[in-house]
Amino acid sequence: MAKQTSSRSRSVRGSRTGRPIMVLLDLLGRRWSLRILWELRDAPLTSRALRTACGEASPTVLQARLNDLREAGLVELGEAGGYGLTALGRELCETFMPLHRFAERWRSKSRA
Amino acid sequence: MAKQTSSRSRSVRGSRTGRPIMVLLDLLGRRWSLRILWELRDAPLTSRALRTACGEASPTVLQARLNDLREAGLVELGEAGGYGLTALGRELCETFMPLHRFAERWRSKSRA
DNA sequence: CTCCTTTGCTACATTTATTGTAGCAATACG
DNA sequence: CGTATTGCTACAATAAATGTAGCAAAGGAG
Repeated sequence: MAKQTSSRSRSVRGSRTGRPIMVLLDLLGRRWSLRILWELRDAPLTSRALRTACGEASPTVLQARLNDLREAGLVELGEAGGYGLTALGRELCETFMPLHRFAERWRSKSRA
Repeated sequence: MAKQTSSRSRSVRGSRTGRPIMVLLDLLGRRWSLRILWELRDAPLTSRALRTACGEASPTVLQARLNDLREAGLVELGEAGGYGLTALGRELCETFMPLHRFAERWRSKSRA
């Protein structure tokens, strides 16, 4: 294991400023980032289970994003196998929970 | 031509389920979506100002994302010009505010 | 010890999305 | 008429995501 898929400086413009909020928005703005955190909110999942939960998304991106999130200290690979949220990741997920309720409200108001 | 802009069914797998939370995660998971909402949080901005705020991001994506967000009823183009959040968009932004504080905590813990 | 299964992960060719630069039509102002 | 701004589009170049296939390692079951 080594050169992996992604690592440092994988940033969209915003994060170049280094402002943590920008870095975070950039990270979360990558495809599947939010979804992965969301699917992991309740319990850890094996890579395969996570993939299923994400609708059979391609393992390439999933793996890449998983690495991004791990590097960010939000997700971790348990020694017994399976990906789960770190304490920090759980905190972030809390932040997002209201999103669920919002989404419902949003649909009813937004769509026609 | 004409088909540009993005409209319906521009979705990653998750949103195919139709579950609002998935649709929302998908929308927010596109590049610049979160950033645009963030930059608009305080006051409306003209397209150019927004572009500047986003670090001179290419107008192509910005425009596309702006259309996505408008269609989602989160952003609107004021008749006097300038993009701003709708009531719904503002609600969503509230949801994200804790992110700012989290980002600070995250940096200090996460980065070595 | 074989024969399966599962797990985390990679290869790679194809398809999409994003970037970067340029520029246009419309509107407003001197 | 000049010229500045606004919202928006064109388009070639590049980066990222998708879809399929498959590998090495670890854990049983027989």
